[in-house]
Amino acid sequence: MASASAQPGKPATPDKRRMILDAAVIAFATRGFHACRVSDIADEANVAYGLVYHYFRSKDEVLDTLFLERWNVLLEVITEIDGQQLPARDKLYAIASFIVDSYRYDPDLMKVIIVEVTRAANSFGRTHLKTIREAYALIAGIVEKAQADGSFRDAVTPGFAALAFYGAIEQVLTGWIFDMLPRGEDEFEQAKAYIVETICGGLDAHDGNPPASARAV
Amino acid sequence: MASASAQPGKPATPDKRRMILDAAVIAFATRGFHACRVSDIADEANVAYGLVYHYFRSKDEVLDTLFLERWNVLLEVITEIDGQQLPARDKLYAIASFIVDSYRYDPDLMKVIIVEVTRAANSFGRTHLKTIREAYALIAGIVEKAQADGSFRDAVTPGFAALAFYGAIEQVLTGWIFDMLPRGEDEFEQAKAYIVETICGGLDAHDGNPPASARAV
DNA sequence: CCGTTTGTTGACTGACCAGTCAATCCGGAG
DNA sequence: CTCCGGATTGACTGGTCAGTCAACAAACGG
Repeated sequence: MASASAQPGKPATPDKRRMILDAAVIAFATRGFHACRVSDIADEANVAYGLVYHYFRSKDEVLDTLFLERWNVLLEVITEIDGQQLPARDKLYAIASFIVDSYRYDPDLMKVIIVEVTRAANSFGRTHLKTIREAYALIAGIVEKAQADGSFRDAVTPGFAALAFYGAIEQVLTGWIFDMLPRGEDEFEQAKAYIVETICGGLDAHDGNPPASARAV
Repeated sequence: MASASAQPGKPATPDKRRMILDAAVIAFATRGFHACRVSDIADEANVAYGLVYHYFRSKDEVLDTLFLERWNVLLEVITEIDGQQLPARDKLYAIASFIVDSYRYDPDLMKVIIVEVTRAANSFGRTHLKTIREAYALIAGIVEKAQADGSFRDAVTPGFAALAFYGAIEQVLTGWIFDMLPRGEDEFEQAKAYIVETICGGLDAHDGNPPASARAV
């Protein structure tokens, strides 16, 4: 995560570009993208104002870079999970697990990505729509295969299931981001299980015979 | 929805305050709260710049007003639904229905509320956290009662179920807001059913005996 | 008919900040 | 030692906009 700076005798400072990105995560997470000034990033990185513009064309490009760096990792991970020979439910668990762990590992970065990009319908969200959709498509693919082999019902479309699954995850992260939910090792692990349990298992009591409340609308 | 203006002979213009609020919905939805200037609101409302400040202390207060107006209706509706004698699944359907219909009726307003308030962890979201949480608490209450009477399993906590349920709804609305999902009468109705079906029924195939994939993590 | 209150107008101000740029620093090649 | 190019600095500029305010209009009661 952090580079080894703060060593009194050493100027250190190997990769200023990286330092700026790391500083931007903190600055964006703390004040929000709009309220955060470029000078906040520079200050946080202990770097001159102008240097930010040496490495990035604009403040926007800094956020774009942060988002793409992380989201591409997510896409790779989902693809890899999908490639494994696993029940769909376990695949979904692995995905939820990765995202929750991403938050555990670097909450500020995930906060920035979710709040400033993924959910920002008027700015960066639109810019990165295509990239964001790829994740949905991969998840939908998992559901589709599971429906084909009979391990998932086909009561809802794969695309819709992906939406609900990802929505549940994002809402949990949002709960942590807003301090609505307690954070901690146990909570993180429990959240992973609960997400999958809710989406796959459902809330209804299954008492053997078809649920009484299962009626089409 | 709109007041009857544009009548050539009549100055009309009964309630300027309302006109400003309606104009703000359009302006915020189109450009986003940050990018939207107060003059955009005034122009959209066909009103002088200064009048906005006659009725509202600040640009923020305009958004606050829009949010509270609508969210309080939501809270009332959920409370009323909860008071009825209905299966929990039907209560959840009614709530999903109300929210989806709110979007159908005034997509711009719902877009503004979701994008600029509900999901804005660094600005209005924090301000209105308490109000937002009330909705979760009401939904959690419905789940809790259903678990007590046995119609819902208690595999997950009520609070978590509420989070997942609301998360799924918000994600569907977000899909419409981002133009990721097709909109139309059929799609709206189907979304209501799918949301409840996913959260209550779950994705797993229930073949009579306890689901093979039901294992604690 | 006048005074008061409330509604309405839009030019103006003060603050803020993204992005520019000319100057300086520094490491290495010749 | 000198020169070159990339790294680094931070003062400055230009434009934007939220919010103010002084003036004008309309409604209304006395």
